[in-house]
Amino acid sequence: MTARKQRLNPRKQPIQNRSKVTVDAILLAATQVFEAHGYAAGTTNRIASQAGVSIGTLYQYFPSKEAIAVALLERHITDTDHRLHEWVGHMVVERHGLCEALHDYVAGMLEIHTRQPRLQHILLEETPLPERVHQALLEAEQNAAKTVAGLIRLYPEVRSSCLEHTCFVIFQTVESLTHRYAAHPDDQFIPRTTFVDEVVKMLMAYLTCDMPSMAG
Amino acid sequence: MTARKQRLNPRKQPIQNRSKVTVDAILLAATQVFEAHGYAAGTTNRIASQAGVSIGTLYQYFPSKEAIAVALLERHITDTDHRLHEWVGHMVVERHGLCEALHDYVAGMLEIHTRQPRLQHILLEETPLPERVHQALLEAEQNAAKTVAGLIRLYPEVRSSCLEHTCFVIFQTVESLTHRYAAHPDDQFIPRTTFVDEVVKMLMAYLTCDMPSMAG
DNA sequence: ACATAAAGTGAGCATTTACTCATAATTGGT
DNA sequence: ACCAATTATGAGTAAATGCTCACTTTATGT
Repeated sequence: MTARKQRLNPRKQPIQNRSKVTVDAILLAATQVFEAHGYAAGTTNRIASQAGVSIGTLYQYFPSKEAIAVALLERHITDTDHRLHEWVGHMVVERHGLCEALHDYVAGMLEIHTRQPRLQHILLEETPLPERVHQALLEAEQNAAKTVAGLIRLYPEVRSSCLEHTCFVIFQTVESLTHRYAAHPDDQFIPRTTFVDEVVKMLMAYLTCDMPSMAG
Repeated sequence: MTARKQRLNPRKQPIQNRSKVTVDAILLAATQVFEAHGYAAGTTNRIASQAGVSIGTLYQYFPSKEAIAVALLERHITDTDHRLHEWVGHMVVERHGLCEALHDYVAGMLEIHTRQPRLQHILLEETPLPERVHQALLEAEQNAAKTVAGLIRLYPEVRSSCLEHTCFVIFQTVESLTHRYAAHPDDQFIPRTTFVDEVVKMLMAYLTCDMPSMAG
């Protein structure tokens, strides 16, 4: 609750191996505590306790509660980016058809969002983040959209009057649908594989069917 | 912060007109304060102050901070439901084509989500809500999906091997895409009308193009 | 005019939280 | 064995928050 984020840098950098282990334990504990209690109720004291270190130790390596959340989020951004590039590399090497490529894409994104759905939700939606983190997220997202566009461009069967618009919609669709599906495990009255198949069907139709332009 | 939600019912029901005005003022102030500060930092004292009533008055009509959020959310659910039925009625009377119908649907949903995007985001994502509210939301959502399915069924050009699955995907797509578009005003590097048109195009393609079944 | 119910007040309490700091323990190099 | 740097400790602090309650003011019916 308090808003005294005076310190911006940690007091110590982990130098010895001992302290690196401590930092990892804190981050692991933070994921567990945030997942169990949410951001607001996930207190730093609880995180320290769960990590098996004292509250003082926690504040040696993280200048604020917010810094912990930012660290977790940065890790997630890196993971996602890595995964996406892995997927593109795979597609280019294997020369899969558009349909399989989309299937891999959707399934992969769904898996990423399913890994720690609650944590991601908490970090992305519940946590009040500084502006620079929001911008980093936006940037990462735009890069991802471009990466997707770069791959889709390779398929000649794609018919689109404006590939940029189309790819924006594709990316947003996959992102928001998989996020939503993973975040609300209760809503899922259609099974996962069916869901992926249907989404792929929709994307295929959108990409390959020539629709007449809209009427006013 | 405190977790002493002992009282479940308000101490008073608004009887005279005077108190009804007060309750409205509190709810209005709550939307403003939540939009400006988020849920956690949107303190009850601030809400009361913004409403021009004392903190004591607030607690006469709302037993807890949570109750205020629930009241706002219930209002939103009602609004959305009303809007959806209005749309269906309009479509049935006017006998619009599928394309126009979808266009109206997407545009309408986008407008609903644009009305108070930040407030909705706060209520739905930041606010820790009791289980019964989550269930009410789920129920409302499923009803909405059924309503949409009921309308789509009327159009003979719709080709679908399983209308239930298709409508689930349609509904989730429109819901999550419009929500996302409205919630992140920065991401919008394609204009609103283009966005609506593209989404409609995608839905049309999905609904009317016959796609071969997926390969393993 | 009067009585009773309804509506409104706001200082303050109990609790919680993020964070500090003086001190102690551990480590590694010599 | 010794010392300085690194790492760890946890009781304590100041600030903030949700909420209560004893009390005052206003409206209504007769």
